[in-house]
Amino acid sequence: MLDINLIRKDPEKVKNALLKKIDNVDFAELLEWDKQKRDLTHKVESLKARRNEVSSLIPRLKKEGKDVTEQLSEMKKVSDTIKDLDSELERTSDKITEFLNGMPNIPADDVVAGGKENNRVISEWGNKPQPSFTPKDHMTLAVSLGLIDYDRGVKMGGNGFWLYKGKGAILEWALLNYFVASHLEDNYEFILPPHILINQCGYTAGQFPKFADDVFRIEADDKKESTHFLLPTSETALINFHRDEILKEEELPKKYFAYTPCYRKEAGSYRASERGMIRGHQFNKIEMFQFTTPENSDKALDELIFKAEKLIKGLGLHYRVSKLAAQDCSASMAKTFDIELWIPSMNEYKEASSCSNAHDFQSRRGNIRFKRTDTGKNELVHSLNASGLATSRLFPAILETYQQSDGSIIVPEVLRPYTKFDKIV
RNA sequence: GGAGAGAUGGCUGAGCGGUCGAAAGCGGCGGUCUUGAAAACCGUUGUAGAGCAAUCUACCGGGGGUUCGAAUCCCUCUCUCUCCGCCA
Repeated sequence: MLDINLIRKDPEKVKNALLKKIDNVDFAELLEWDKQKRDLTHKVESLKARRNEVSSLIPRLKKEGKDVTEQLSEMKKVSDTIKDLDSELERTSDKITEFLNGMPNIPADDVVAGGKENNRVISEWGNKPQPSFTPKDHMTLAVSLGLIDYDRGVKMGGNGFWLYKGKGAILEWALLNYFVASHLEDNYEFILPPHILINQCGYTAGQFPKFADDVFRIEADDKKESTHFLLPTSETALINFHRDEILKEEELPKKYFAYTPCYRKEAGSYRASERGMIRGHQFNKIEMFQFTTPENSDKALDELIFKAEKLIKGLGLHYRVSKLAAQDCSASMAKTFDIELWIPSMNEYKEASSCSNAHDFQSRRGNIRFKRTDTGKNELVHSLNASGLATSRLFPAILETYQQSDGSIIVPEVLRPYTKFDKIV
């Protein structure tokens, strides 16, 4: 959520920053409500002060045996007025909240305006594989080697699902183990969160209310509104780890990582080119997460990108890093870098990790603060997340990159301690 | 799933419908004492909003109600704990 104080102080500045991300912004109405809210607050609070004053006077007068009917009838009126003003105040506050809930995060100063076309590749690593034979695509390889079973996956989960089997499952699990070992090495704390979350979690993360349709809702009993949903990424869980908490400055940064499958509707996003395992309703991902002080969040983002790159380098896969333009960052994020893997058969780079700094956007929604040691004041933390990593893009990249002329796959060295085999035939 | 108990400040735990933002203890912070520390003693100690400020307002799980006035009474929801049943 945006900071209303920022808008109050310099609406033009906030507006110009937001215009990098959305087509138009008009704060006129909001500022009007905001003013109205403060007027009402002032009015209702002085009435309450009056009520408190007389309410403590009444028992004293009674004790002295004096008549209090006059006070009682005045207070009756005052109380009625308070009730009216309070509900008006609530309506105004709701309008403000609703408005702010609809606003995306303010892009960081160094994030450029516009959509995908303005994304900028800032680095590349490795080379595209140049096989001396005609390479196969990952679907063909996965099926012929018995690693992925698409037909049976669909039999169980319906369209958009697959299953891993045999050495495919082992390879998938090896990837996850490789990531876990790396994060533990770097002293990130391992979290295995619930996969079914309450709606508040989606709100804190910034997915609700605007993007509530992108996730699988858990149907409620009788006709009540659904209260739970399947997490679309463990970020949604992790941001809520410290919800409504006040951390100590010296315990920041807090560094976590979690493994969960990610469940997404991906409604209407089916594309023939993304068959295979590029896009499904469920995929495995390990997510890194940090809570930091505002002054340290940029540094933390660098660290997360470095860690994600380290994992891919270890696998020897060709990738590039892009800095996203404002519109390509998700609503909650101020700045995002994507790490994209080269998928030979698609002749394209596909996102394997998205590394973002949300600034205080999520922590304001989740009321996640820390106490400054020197001033004793509470401030909102900054939150950051980065995939480390999603396997659904890695698996295809590995198959296609490490395929041999005889159709076998060489297992990247870093995974062999976990697979216990070095070749898939 | 059945039965019961409960939800109060960082923690433990009192609380009569009328100065209760809330006793007490612990913890934290500051001080006295001490070569230093401990102990002891004294003081202090929540969050948020409005206002230039003095100050005011709200918050005792959430929401609603009764009342001039609610932590305290009523309704409702959520959560936690105990016991029984079931179960990986």
